[in-house]
Amino acid sequence: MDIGIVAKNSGLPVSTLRFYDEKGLIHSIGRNGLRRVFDDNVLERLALIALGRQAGFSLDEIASIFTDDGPKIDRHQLLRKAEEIEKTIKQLTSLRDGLKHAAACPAATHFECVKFQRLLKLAIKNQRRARE
Amino acid sequence: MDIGIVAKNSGLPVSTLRFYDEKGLIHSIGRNGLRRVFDDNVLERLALIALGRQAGFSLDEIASIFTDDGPKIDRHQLLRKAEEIEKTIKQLTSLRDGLKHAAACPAATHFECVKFQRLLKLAIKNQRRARE
DNA sequence: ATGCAACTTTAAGTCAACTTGAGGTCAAGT
DNA sequence: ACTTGACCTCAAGTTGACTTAAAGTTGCAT
Repeated sequence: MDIGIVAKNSGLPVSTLRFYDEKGLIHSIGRNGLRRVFDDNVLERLALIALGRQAGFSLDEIASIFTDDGPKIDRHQLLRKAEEIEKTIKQLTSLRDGLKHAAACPAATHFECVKFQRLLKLAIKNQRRARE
Repeated sequence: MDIGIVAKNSGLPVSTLRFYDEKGLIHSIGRNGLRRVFDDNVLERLALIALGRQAGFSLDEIASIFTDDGPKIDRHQLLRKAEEIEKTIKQLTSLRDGLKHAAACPAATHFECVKFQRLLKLAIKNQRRARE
């Protein structure tokens, strides 16, 4: 596959694909003249990268999941990530609930609303935790 | 309040507070010599900013929430953010499940594992949907 | 055989949200 | 009165994830 085809099939710009290649997140299986040639499985890999990105992982973190060939099986690391994600989920869930409430709350200003006050306190707590 | 006190009480570095001040997100009520003097209510404001940040608002978006008389919060905008967060939660949930499974999966490489394949397919679907 | 769309490289630019550095001021505690 | 630690400004630097520009090469459809 030419890089343009990969771009079309993955929805990513070619510049991003080259960037990922340079970073070692994906690999071409060779060249046709100058041109990179990719195997079909690069799409699977890109899907995994996309998944990780959307979950908030940095490219470096994602890169560390890939070893020689195929995703690494550091099961302990995977579990730690899973727990991290679990925490994030909980945090986002209360945030979502808070926002939903705020959107529906009848109080004239949100500062008069007890739930909103709680939401603010939660935000401060999260901020403090993030900075440590 | 001196800026250092605000920093201590909010958990933010003074550099960030000056930056927010410059951006117009917070305001000092005056100066003591050179020094900015802040009112207590700046802490409430910072909490609101923290909340906004965590909900995925940019600083510019947050700035537009603060008007001449009190913060005016667009309930519709809140709902949209809540829905965005909802989507992220769903993604994180499948990622978490995928990781948990991967940690326990006996398959030699994850690409041989049916569950992992399902996870990838889901990722690709989400990716595709996000693009359109 | 040739035109050109699609590829190539390298370097620099962009954006948000801060952080850091240099050089200077000053309120307040001893 | 003096010291000093906390403040000040302004400019430049940082990070992550890309994007864009410039200048060159080439596979392939006609």
